[in-house]
Amino acid sequence: MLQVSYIRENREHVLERLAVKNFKQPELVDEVIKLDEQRRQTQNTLDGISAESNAAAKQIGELMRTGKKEEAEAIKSKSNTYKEDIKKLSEQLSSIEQELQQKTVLLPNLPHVSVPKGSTPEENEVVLEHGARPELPANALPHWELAAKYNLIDFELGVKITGAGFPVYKGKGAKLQRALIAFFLDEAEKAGYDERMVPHVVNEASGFGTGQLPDKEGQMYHVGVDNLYLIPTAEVPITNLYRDVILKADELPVQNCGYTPCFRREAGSYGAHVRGLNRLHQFDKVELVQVTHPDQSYEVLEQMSAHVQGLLQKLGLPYRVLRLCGGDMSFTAALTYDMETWSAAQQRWLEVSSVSNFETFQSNRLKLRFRNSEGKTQLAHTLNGSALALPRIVATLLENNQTETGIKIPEVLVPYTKFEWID
RNA sequence: GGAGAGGUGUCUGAGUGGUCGAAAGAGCACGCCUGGAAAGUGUGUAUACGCCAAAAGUGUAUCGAGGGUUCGAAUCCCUCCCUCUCCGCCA
Repeated sequence: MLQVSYIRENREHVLERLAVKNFKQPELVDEVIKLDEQRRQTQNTLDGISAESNAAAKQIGELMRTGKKEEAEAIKSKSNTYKEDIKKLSEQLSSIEQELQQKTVLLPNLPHVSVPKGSTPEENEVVLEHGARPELPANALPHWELAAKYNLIDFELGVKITGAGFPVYKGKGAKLQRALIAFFLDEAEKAGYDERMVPHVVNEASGFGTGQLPDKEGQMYHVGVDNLYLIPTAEVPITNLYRDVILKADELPVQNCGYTPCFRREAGSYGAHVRGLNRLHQFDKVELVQVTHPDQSYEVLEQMSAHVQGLLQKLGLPYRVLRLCGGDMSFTAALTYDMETWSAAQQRWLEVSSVSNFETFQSNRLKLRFRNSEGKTQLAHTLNGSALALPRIVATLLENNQTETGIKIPEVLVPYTKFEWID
């Protein structure tokens, strides 16, 4: 959520940035400014009357104590008139505040200056491409066929016990999952991240804090009886660890990592591109979260991007890095890098990580602050990134490393899998 | 699920209608003391919003949340949420 005071003082800039994001309702900006004006005016009047009312109450107390009952009664009747005004004004104020909040929440984050204009994925900027795309033999198989051939993943069983998009991993397939999770967590720890193991369901306040609610309600599984949501990413519980927190300056940056399964309804996305592991309702992911000083967040974003790229390099996967254009970025992000691996059998790029700086967009909702050098509270910046999401990594590994005799496990993973080949 | 107790500042904890944004202690910060440290000692130590060009200052709100009684509520009443203890169930 953008800060209303910022919108008020930087109207032109806000409008200009929202245009980069292809925001369709720029008129909301002026509505917000107008409501804020009303809010301040109303509060001003209310505060004045409250002050008078408080003074009168105090005076009555004084008179009662000194036994001047008659005088006290006189003021009492006067005080009663304040009461009505106060009630009316505070109702007015809270309805203005509510409306202001409802409108402000509809404004997406402002894109960073480096974000390219554009509205479709084709307009994303390719920052770099790394590693050669492997040449596969003519009879190379897509990962879902490899998974079946080597008995690694059973999609049908998942359908039977749950539904489409909930695969069952078996044998070496299951071990590969565990190996990747452990590898990613170890690498994160080496890079200075402190691990968190968190709940996989969250309450409404947490969903709001990171921006999933009320916007993307339909993307999450909702547990109706308890009004809880299955997490779509570890970003939600881990970032919310710092909701309503004021950090000391020397506690920054906060660096956390964590593994969780992720649950996404993915309503309406079916077809050839979601075959196999390409798009699931439940998948595993190791997530990085950082809370930083505003001056450092972009430097940290680059570090996180470098960390993710390091993982892909160690796994020997060809990849590219995209800087998302305004229209393709999420509602909450100011700048996002997507990492995609080249899936050799499918002949296409698969998104395996998304690293974003949210600046103060989340922290304003979370009330996540730190005490700056002047001793004042200030909103911190939040960032997060997948490091990494497993299914598409597995898909690429299986496809790119297939040979006539089996699938070669990357060397860095062997200490975790305890086997070198899937055959 | 049944029965009971309770939610106050960073923490412990006092406060049952007015002088309470809130005693006291601990912690923390800064200063004094010291060769240095400990001890001792002094001062300070919530957040948000408004007014003000800004600072200083000042107004308002906040003692789990929301509503009510009252001139006045941390304190009384109602509703909800949460935590703890005991019982039941149980990895």
